[in-house]
Amino acid sequence: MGGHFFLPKPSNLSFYNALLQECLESSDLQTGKMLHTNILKSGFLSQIFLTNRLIQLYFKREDSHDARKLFDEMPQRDSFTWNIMIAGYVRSKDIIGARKIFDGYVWRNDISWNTIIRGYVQEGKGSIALNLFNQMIIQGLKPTHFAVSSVLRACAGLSWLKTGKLLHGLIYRFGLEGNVVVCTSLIDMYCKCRELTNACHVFNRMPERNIVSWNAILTGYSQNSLGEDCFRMFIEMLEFGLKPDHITFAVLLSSTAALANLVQGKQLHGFIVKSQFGSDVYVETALIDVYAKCGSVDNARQVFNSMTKQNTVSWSSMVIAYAQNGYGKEAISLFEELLNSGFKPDAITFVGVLMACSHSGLVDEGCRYFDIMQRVHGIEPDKTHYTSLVDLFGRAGYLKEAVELINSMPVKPDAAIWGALLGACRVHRDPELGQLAASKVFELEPQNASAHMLLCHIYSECGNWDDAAKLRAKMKNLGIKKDPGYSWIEVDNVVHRFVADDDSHPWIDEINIALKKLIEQIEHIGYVFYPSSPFNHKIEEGRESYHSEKLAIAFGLISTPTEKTIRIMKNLRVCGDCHNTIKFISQLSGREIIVRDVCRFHHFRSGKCSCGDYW
DNA sequence: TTAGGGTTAG
Repeated sequence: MGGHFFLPKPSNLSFYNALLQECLESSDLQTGKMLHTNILKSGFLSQIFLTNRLIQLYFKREDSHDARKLFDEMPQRDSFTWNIMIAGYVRSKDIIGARKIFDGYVWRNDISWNTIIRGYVQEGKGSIALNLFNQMIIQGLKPTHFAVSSVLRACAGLSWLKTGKLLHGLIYRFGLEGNVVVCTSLIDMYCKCRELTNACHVFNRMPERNIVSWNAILTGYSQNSLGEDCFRMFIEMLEFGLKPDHITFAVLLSSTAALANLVQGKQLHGFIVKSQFGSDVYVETALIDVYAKCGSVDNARQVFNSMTKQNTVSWSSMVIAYAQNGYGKEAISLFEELLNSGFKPDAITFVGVLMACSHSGLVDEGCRYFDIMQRVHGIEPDKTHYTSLVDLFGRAGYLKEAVELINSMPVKPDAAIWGALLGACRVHRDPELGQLAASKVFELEPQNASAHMLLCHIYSECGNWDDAAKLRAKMKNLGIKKDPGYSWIEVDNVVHRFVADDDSHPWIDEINIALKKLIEQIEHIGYVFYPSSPFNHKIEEGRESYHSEKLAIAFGLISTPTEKTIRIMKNLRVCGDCHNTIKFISQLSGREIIVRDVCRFHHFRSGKCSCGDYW
């Protein structure tokens, strides 16, 4: 309707109403305003429902000022007027404005309560929402699925399991136990509180399930690091005859990224391109992340370039994709582009930039970004930013500065912050400070296996076998188990998994022979076996035992064409000796080797690695 | 003849 200035003279209310409805649907404020004038002239403004529609239209165009003006000038209002005002302010993210209307409305009904409660949940003020819910019940209103789903979401956001369970008990009193919306919210609440058993219980007992409920349970598996189960459930969903939607794909991709499964990622990508969800910004952003986590930064960039609609999250994903893969300069230059693009960087974007600076050893730039984050962009640094900053200083060898930062930061340092310092102590061989950092981690997380292992490595790398052995014994006493290290490699669309001392791979003999020969060859160009711990590399009765990443790389070398990049994923950190070995292998073979371990990416080319972690 | 709802990406 936009652009058509000729309007027939409306002669009755329903005609005005129909026209206004059309304006609302197309967000056509211009025509709406003309109608407004006409309505005024014809004296129809006394018809409350027409003014209500106009108020809605103003809110839709984010003009709460004119909406308010109209509201103030109304000689008479009805319940719709008040509730439209509350909802309008909630939509404009003005919860205070919404609350003022709500408080001023004496005849609040069920919808007024639901709207304001929802508003607080959306603003992240779940406890206020729960308080209002309580008041609503005290006033004798029986909550419907609208209010109950909102407060369940509040519990999910706050991880308030106890309150969530209380609400679960209450839904029987309200007769909502069979309601699909309430059950879906319950599933989501349990999943976000890491109570998957309860979530499944609710899911299995639902009288009816739709795509939203399935998506909720898939999300639960995905966000609780149960990627395999997520896909198992997805297959089950298909067998039930449900059609996946864009949310399903976003969730599946997120699982795929966590599993670093490039084969699966590509399969999903192909499927998505052919589906109608190929230009959904959530799906595309998840796809960028899949490729980034699989070390395929070029594919990530292709997806990013092909996007028709972008937002801060998609830009941040690409910045992080570069940063994680060791392309610090590219990450920073994309970030600078973002600043000129009209999108606003947020807290996570800055984590990506700081990560990039840390990777490239750009300490001054990192400090500058940290500064402008607060001063220019008004973002208060949280623990993740301080962790990045400690990592930035620590990796660059400024251990003293890192400690000073920890002692002066306004947030209470957590295990991740001390862990970053501990990692830096390993790289720069500072056993005293390492011991201090580790003790802080142990105070906060006594069962933290990776901190124990890091300290153990620090001891052994300094030749302090005694303390290393003592720490091992302590771990055994405390029942702290290091996960078995395994590595994956994909060859011809099949994922091969290797574990040290595991002979089950059909090519294991060829792999061992190739590896032995390879090590002999790299010894000629300067490689020296340097055990990062006496437990690292065993030679028993003439049979060698190699770390899983070495097995995976040897398999990659003998089973793929010489020009092909070898990509390995590892569930733990790559040890110093393996890191060194891979450097030499990349030099000897001329192969590009990408290893993604649990902490970061290592990109080996011609005897060098991008990570800068090891000596 | 107008108002309120559950699941998604970094």
